[in-house]
Amino acid sequence: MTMQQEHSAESRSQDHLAYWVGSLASAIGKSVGEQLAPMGVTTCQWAILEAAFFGNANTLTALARIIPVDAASISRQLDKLQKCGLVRRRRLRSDRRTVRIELTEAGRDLVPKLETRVLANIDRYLAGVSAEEQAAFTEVIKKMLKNAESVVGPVTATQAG
Amino acid sequence: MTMQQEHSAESRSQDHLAYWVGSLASAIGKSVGEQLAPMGVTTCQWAILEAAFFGNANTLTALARIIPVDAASISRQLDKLQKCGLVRRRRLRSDRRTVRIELTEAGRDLVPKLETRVLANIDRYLAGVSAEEQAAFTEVIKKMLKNAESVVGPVTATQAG
DNA sequence: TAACAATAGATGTCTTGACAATTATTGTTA
DNA sequence: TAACAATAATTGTCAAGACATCTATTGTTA
Repeated sequence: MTMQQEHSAESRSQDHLAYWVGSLASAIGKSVGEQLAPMGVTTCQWAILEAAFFGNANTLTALARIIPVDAASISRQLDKLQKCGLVRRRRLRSDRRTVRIELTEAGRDLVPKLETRVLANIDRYLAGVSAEEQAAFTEVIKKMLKNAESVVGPVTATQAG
Repeated sequence: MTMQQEHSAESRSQDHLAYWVGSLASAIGKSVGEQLAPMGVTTCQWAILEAAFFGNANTLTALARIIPVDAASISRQLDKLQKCGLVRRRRLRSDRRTVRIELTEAGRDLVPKLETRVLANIDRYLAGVSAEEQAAFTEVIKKMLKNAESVVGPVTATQAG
């Protein structure tokens, strides 16, 4: 029994809810990456393709609002996706600052395959978790995100600093 | 209404529970980082100091089992913590392969301050979330982690590959 | 309309982390 | 015990992401 261990009764961050959230996110992230790797796509790239496919975001800044990665990194991932021929960039004539992200034919073909693969894998995590539990779980998360928002602004967007 | 948006009724990964887990983890991670930055400590370094302080892990491989970062990176963070005088490395005489991580006086002084700061900030997220909800939430997470384990092995440890 | 702020995107640079390989030591077994 | 596998830690190398900065364009206002 070392000196350090005498602290073990106190508040420890590893008992904290946040620790488990981090562990789970890390595990899921790793699973997703493993599913995508054989398809030659990274997790960030997948998020981009998904958002473009479903029309949730077809602009760099829009993507950066949805994906918890800063715009600079997303821009570089777009470079790669473009080079792979999965994505196209088109500058708008209405506002020549913004660039519209479009999926190519190949991109539109790929996304459903990726999604099937990834979602099937992630659903392994949900074994034995009822629909009610899942709903309650998601509600808690949304509540927590809302809490954060009210203090520091949108947290999934680009850094506040 | 673009072509992409016609897919919007289908299963989308952004409705998936995993997406919200990722968003929350990212937000929390960012908050933690912001709290630690003024103290000159990164999130990973904080995790190391915590684990050492409470005796949860006082070895590199033990740390890598708890912290979702691979041992190589942790080793380099230990270099920095050592250079800052927060941590000491001592090679065991019983098994000369393993190195025991010990906090210095300065390290032991710092950890409680960090913890207070960080936990107080994270608890902002929990406003309006009852103790029961939190307990249920954590249970679901643990169940999910257990599920992952049974298929691919410990997920928070070093990559399976 | 000229000057200045704001926005969208891209690029420079540095740190972090992942993966592979290396060294040193210990465990196992023929 | 000699050879080989296993383990602990470290280092090399590369890509990903963060932050700051830059360019181009648009919005605002004096």
